[in-house]
Amino acid sequence: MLDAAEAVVVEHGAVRLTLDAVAREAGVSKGGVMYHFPSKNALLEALVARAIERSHAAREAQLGKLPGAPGSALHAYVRASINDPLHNDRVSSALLSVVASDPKLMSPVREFFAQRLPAISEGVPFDRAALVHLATEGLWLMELFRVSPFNKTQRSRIKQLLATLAAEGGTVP
Amino acid sequence: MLDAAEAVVVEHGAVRLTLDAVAREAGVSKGGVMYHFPSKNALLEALVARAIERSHAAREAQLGKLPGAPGSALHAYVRASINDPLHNDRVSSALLSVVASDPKLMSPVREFFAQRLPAISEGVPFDRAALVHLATEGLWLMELFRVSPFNKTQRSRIKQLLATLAAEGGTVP
DNA sequence: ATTACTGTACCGTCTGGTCGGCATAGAAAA
DNA sequence: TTTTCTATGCCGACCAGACGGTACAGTAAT
Repeated sequence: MLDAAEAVVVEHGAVRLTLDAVAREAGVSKGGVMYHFPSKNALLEALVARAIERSHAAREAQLGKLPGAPGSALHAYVRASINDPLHNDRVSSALLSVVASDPKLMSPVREFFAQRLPAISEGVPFDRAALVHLATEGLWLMELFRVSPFNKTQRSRIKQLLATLAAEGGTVP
Repeated sequence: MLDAAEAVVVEHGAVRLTLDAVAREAGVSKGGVMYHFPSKNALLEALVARAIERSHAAREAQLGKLPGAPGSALHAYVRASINDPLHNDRVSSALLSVVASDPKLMSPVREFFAQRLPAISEGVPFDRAALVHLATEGLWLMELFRVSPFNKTQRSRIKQLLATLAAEGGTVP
């Protein structure tokens, strides 16, 4: 059911995320959807929760591949965010614009961000963590909204730069 | 008329930007609104155009206050973005989530970003321009969506850091 | 027969958009 | 000066469609 909802979101955008559309995509009737989710907001909450969980999992996965040096949490975060646009990214991006207009739906997202900051800042000077975090998030958000002015070459150079900064800091020319 | 639309957007969010609401806010009837804007999209286009123009103007204003050293364009951009949330910011933020779902409405925004990058990169190494740009945009977008995990103290420190990096580069610890 | 679920039909509301008409101000005509 | 015409700006009633949500009958498995 959630898969169907995500498919709708990815294909037609979150504005078109209607109960009928989800039902059609899932091969059931609207009554069927309403049986599982008492309201549309409940469906959105579930989608948000899943997107958050997946982001978390992606970061953990990257963390597992890195040695436990200080700053590896930040590095893992960057690598998880930077990878080629995943399915989850497209879901998140489309969801964000709808969820943003409802504070109640946003609060888990806010909490996610609030908890992530200390996690990725571990063992790293504040300036570096903040800068890398913001730049990574900026890149992510700009690609989400498809307003990134960078071409492919520039993007990969930026990713390299972010990875280096995350891992060991450095000088900005 | 546009002022009324912006007022609605700022007060109730862009999802509530309905022709009736604009009419009510402007003290006219819906017919009156439709007289000036043939469709809702036309209204949105005008709002987007105005928001873009204001962002542009804010950057130019900052640029005028700075000496013409290389990198001053980047510095001016950072200062314009970093200032306390203006009216335009609130309009932009609310608009973004609605406009994002319509590629046709997004294209002027994309163009704006595409033209801004070379403008602010002038006379500055790519790495610095990209990093500062992304971090600034990340900060702006995260505050827009109210997901910024930074407190007031951290925010002002970040702003200081961004301004310094924009003006003269530096070392990230 | 009970449970767990599905499908159909329907309702109320909201929204963008249409349409014909009204008022007023000024130009043109008398 | 008075009358007629016209363009502008706006009003109010209405429509069609979409949407979230409800009610209820039906069904298949246990």
